[in-house]
Parts: sequence; structure tokens; C-alpha cells
Amino acid sequence: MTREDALVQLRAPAKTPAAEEIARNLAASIRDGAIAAGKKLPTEQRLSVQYGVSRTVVREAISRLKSDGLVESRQGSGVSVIPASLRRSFKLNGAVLEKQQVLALLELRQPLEMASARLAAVRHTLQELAEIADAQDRMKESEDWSDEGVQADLDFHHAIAKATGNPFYADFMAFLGGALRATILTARSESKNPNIKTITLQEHLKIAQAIEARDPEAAGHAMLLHLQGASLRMTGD
Amino acid sequence: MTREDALVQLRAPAKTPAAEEIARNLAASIRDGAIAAGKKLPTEQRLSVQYGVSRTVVREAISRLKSDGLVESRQGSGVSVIPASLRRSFKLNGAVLEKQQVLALLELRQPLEMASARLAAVRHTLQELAEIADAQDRMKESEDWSDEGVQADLDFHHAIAKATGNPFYADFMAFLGGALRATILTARSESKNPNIKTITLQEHLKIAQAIEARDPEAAGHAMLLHLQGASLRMTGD
DNA sequence: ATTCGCAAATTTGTTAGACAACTTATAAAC
DNA sequence: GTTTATAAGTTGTCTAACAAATTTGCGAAT
Repeated sequence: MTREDALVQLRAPAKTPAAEEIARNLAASIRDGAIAAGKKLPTEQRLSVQYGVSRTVVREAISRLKSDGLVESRQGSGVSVIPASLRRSFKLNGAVLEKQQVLALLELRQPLEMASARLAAVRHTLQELAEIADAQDRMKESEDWSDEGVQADLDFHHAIAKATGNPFYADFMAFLGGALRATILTARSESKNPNIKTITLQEHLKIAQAIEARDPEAAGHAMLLHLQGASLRMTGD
Repeated sequence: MTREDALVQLRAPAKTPAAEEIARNLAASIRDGAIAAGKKLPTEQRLSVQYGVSRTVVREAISRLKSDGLVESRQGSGVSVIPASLRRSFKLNGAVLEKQQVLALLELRQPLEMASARLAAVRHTLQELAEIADAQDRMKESEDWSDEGVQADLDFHHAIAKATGNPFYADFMAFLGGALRATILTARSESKNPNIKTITLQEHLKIAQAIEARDPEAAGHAMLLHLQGASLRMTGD
């Protein structure tokens, strides 16, 4: 009996709450223009009937849309769609990233990482340099393909972004790193290349040295080589 | 009477809903580590007592946190904080941007715009080229410092991002453009430089020509000159 | 003493109904 | 015709309850 229950749970593990599904549905309608910008959503009453749920659930769904900056509500008036040009939240649609999406995301990351390395070379403080070295050390001591190793890898890049002194770099690189994290993990564990950690550490070292030497061009170049190498290792072997 | 009411409304224009304020409060506690990753939030019951509101309001606040990827809830268990490395939403904290923040955001945008121009030069289709030209035309026909003019300016950059064929470029540049939109508008209207539109159009033309000629280096360089010029015009005169 | 099973207590998910606060449309009064 | 009350419609909030899932604690069987 318990075993069967477990199987059932495995087959249908995540019964997504109604509010989440409705929010996704409405968000899709907004993004593809089915509900134009400036227009009002149906009233909470109508939506609750339409989706066959209580008004509470509809309100929780709309709460999410508000948080995403997709809509805006005014008491007594209604809920209206905010123009795409004013949206203040950038979001990866949560789901798993397909291979092609990962490549596109890496393509977005590359110029940012290069700029990050260049800026860090010019602006870094001693403390930030120590943080970069610390991430490097932790990766050195980590087991191959371990979770800690990948984390230290991401921390290395994040430490550089922080050393730019520009919080947007730090935040956005952390965001991108998190999105790529799962991908990197599986890629590492599936790779047949046994030297992947050693090579990565060497490339990191060159970046760190160029930053320490306050040589932005060398730092950017070393970062480019590292990203190209990492991309090859992820897709290639 | 009506006049006085208007004044009152101006003085206290936005009584922020309780759910929004609580969501902000909790988000702050999470981001600055007051509630560590992996830990559970207080129960909805306790939070409703703590903030002096109903459970409904607390649930709407938590709904927003879920949408932001800050927390995750499991029925029967509780609401737990998601590690920063896994957050899947990048958000500008809604408020108005200070001058320093704008500069930092422009610094983030620059390498992306340059990469965007380079990629667009290599990958653009005829249709995407037409869209770039269209934005350029609309800006030409627009009134100086008008809302349409700024919109056409942003559309020009967005069209280039779309021509990269990489949806993440398109989405993120649209996001950044929206965030900078208000700033650009005020900067334009406050500027004493009467030729600002003409100069911008000339710089845009050089970018468009380099893209059409499929010359990535020239496109990137023209974009750099444009951004540096725009930044100077925004802060300088 | 340890482990297993099971019921009870917790906790989130959902529903229903009600009232308050605000906006908008309507009708009445001037 | 303009302005002013009135009413209707809509979002914001509260209360009370039950459903569904998880966690906890207790007792029994081994």
C-alpha cells in the first residue's frame, strides 16, 4: 500500500497550486498580447467563475502578476496591464533550460563576464581580491564534480563581479550563475574529460593574475578564453 | 471642497496595500540574511498576528515572494527560503533610480549593447533590418523630446537586440530600456543642447549601416561611440 | 531498546460570505 | 448644462471553516 502510494507520488509529484497555474496562464495572455497594454483584466469575480476557483485564489494569482510588474491594480477601478516598456522584472521562466536556451544564455553572459573582468581589474580592492582567491582555494580543495566545486566556480565569477564595485554586475551575474548552475553540474558529471578541474583552475588563475596586475585587457582576454573553453567542454566532449 | 480633496490626495496619494508592504518587509529580511536560506518563515498564522492583518493578506504577500523566486511553500510543511544561488528573477527594486544607479545601469548596458550590435551585424535578416530602419524613421518624424521620440530611440536598440536572434538579448535589453526610459525622458527635456536629436540620428545611422554591411567590428564600435556620446549628453550639458 | 504503524496536531491550500474603501456610471436638482 | 447626490461596480480586508499534506508523538509489536 505504502509502496503504491510512493509510486503514485512519483508519477504525479507536483500538483501545482491553482493560483500558480492561473498566474502563469494570465501572464501568457499578457505577454503574447491577448490582453493589450493599458487594457483591464476581467474582474476578480469573472475570473473566479472563468477558472472555477474562489476569488481568493484569483487574488493570489494577481498578486504574483503585480510582483512581476505585469499589472497594476487600483481599488474600485480594476487591474490594468502595464506596458511592456515599463516592466521592472526580468525572469527566466522557471522551467528547465533546454540546451539551445543554455547556449543563448551563455552568449548573453560572455560580454558581461568580459566587462566584469575588465572593470574588476581597474577597480578591485584588496579585500575583494582576497575573496576571489578564496573561491579559487575552495575550488582547489573540492572534490571533482562535487556540488561544492561548482559552487566555488560560480563564487569565483561572482567575486569578480562584486569587485567591479557595480552592484548591478554582482546581482545579475549571481542571477545568471544560478540559472546555469544545474546545467554546469550535469555537464561536469557527464564529461569524460578528467582534467576539467585542473584546466578550469589554470584558466581562473590567469584571470585572477591579470586582475591583480590591474591589466583590464589581459583580464578580459583571459576571461574570454576561459568562457570559450568552458563552453567547448560543456558541449564538446 | 473638491479642490481640498485633490490636495489631500496629492499629499497622501498611495496608501500602499498591506500585502505589498509586508512582501517588501519579508523580502528585505530574506535578502539581508535575517532569515537564512533553507530556513522556514514563521507560519502564516504567526505572521498574521505579527503584522496585525488577516491570514489572507499574509498569503498574498507570500504569493509575491514565491513569484520572485525568494521562497517556496509546501503544503503541510511550511514556507522555506530559497538559496540566493537559485533565484530565477532579476528585479530592479521598483523605486526611482538615483543618478548614481543610472550610471551603474548604463555601465551594465554598454557591453551588452556592443555585443548586441556585433551579433546583429552577423545574423540579421531583411525583416529585422526593416524594423531597425522603421524605428529610425519614426524617430526622425517625431517631435523633439517627445515621448514618441524616446520610444522610437528605445525601439531602435530593441530592434537591434531582436536581430541577434537571441531572445535573451531582446528581453533583457527591453527590460533595461524600460528602466532607463524615464531617465532618458527627463534628461532630454532638461538638456540645453538643441541638436540632440540630429546627433542621435546620425549615430544611429552609422550603427545601422555597419549592421547592414554585416561588419560586426564597425557596428560594435559605432555603438560604443553612441553610448559614450549619449552618456555625456545625459550627464554633461 | 528499536522500529513500525497510526492517530493527532500543524500547516498550507481553498472556499464562502461579508463588509470597507474607492471609483465610475446614473439620475436628480439647480 | 453643470453640479451634486445616489447607486452600482470593483478591489482591499476580515472571519470562519474545511480539505490536503506534512510532521510529530505515542503506543504496540518485535
